[in-house]
Amino acid sequence: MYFCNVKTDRNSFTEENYLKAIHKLSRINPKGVSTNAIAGAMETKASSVTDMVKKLALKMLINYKKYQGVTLTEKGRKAAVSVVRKHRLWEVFLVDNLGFKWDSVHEIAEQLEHVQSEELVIRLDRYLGIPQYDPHGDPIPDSDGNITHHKDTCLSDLKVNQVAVVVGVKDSSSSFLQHLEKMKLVLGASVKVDEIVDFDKSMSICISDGLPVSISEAVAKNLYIKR
Amino acid sequence: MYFCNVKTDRNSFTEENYLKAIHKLSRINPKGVSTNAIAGAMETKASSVTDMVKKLALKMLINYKKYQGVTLTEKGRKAAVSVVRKHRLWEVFLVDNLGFKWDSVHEIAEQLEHVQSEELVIRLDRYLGIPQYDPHGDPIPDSDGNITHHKDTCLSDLKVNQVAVVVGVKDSSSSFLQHLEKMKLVLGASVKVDEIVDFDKSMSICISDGLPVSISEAVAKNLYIKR
DNA sequence: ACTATTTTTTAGACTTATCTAAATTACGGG
DNA sequence: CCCGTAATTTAGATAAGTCTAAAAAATAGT
Repeated sequence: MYFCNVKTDRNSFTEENYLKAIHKLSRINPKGVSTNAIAGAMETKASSVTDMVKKLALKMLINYKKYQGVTLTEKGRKAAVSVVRKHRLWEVFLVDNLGFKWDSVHEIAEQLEHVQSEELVIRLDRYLGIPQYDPHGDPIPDSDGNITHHKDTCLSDLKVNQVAVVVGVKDSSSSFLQHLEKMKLVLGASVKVDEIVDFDKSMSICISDGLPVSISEAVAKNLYIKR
Repeated sequence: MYFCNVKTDRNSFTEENYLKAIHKLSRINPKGVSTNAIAGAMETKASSVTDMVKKLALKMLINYKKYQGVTLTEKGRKAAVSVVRKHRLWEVFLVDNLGFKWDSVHEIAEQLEHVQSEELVIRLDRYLGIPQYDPHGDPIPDSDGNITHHKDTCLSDLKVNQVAVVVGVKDSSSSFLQHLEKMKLVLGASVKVDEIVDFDKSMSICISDGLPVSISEAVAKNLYIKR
């Protein structure tokens, strides 16, 4: 049980990571995120989640009643989005300015996102040119905490002969991004669906006037596009 | 008592801060840093230091025998210098690229210095143009951990009518830096000693062709110069 | 409506880093 | 050389975050 310092307005790294995880899971499950779901996302045990969830509730960051899952309060949402904003801004810096590849910035941004300084975020944002999207096509929340979600269509939604541009990835794991990289399936690439195999829903597509390549349904479902 | 994970090669934030403090104090006291000195620098209690010092000794980062003060091992020195290098590189970034004032970057750099990524340091260093000094004139250790200390003369060492250029500050606290700022006593400023008051060793100096100003001995002792 | 299973919570323990208070050890002055 | 003070270390406690194992609550199947 925690007898934590509710007075403190600062959240620890761990608290911030929990808030981020809950925020992400809330999009899938807006009525309440389950303990197990959080444990899965945080790679920890359900009992640890229960403890942390009590602490966050004490700090008025989430709404929590036993056995009923959690939702973010407005205060919690703000805190979570602020971390996401910092994460994505740093990713832009790492790729655009330091020349990192898009598949190797996540871990570093996981650390940088916890640096505490309002001023730093403001100046970094301006320095980067107030970017709207991170290197994976995810929208960067503005300074008021608003996010413009617009990624509803996936490559897997396309039909034969349709054309679109890749604007984002759902899964940002290195392995997936490296796989995309090999096929030149990067953000901004235009794709045309040549064929959809009925059996496994795999697709044969042409990428930016290249030769046709075959991609699995799993890959197609993790690519956001704009038609 | 600690039964810590000696296998881990990573050091915690706290460990890194202790190493940094010991490294700094070692310059004043090369034969061994006392427990109390570390406690003072870390703003903690001697008993806490004893505990941590045992832990660092287990990890082979320092040499420690009861009641005899500590010295860094080569491994510990490398770790400490690596943190200092990161701290100073980030300070350059904050001032040169993000436009922070030199008196407001220390706290942010204190956080950024703990971000773990070899690649990040290499790329940041290159991005900044492999700078040799941070915004306070402190030398930035190179990637092999070598530091070129050259700040032996202070403004207080000058005699009447002698001329020099300000190249660094010993104390980097905001209050001191802001005080310097007000007098335009910044890095690169040239100074000429007009008068030294015998009574309190305060100095009347001209800064870069400006009007003469009076500075206390304390200020003069905290300014490094090149003649 | 009543088990069986799954989910969630509790209880108790461990680790890191800290503290206070008490016990040791070191050291300087007569 | 001894004694008092200062420095250091030990012992025991606290707090955050985690775990395992067991208990309690919710859900599902028939």
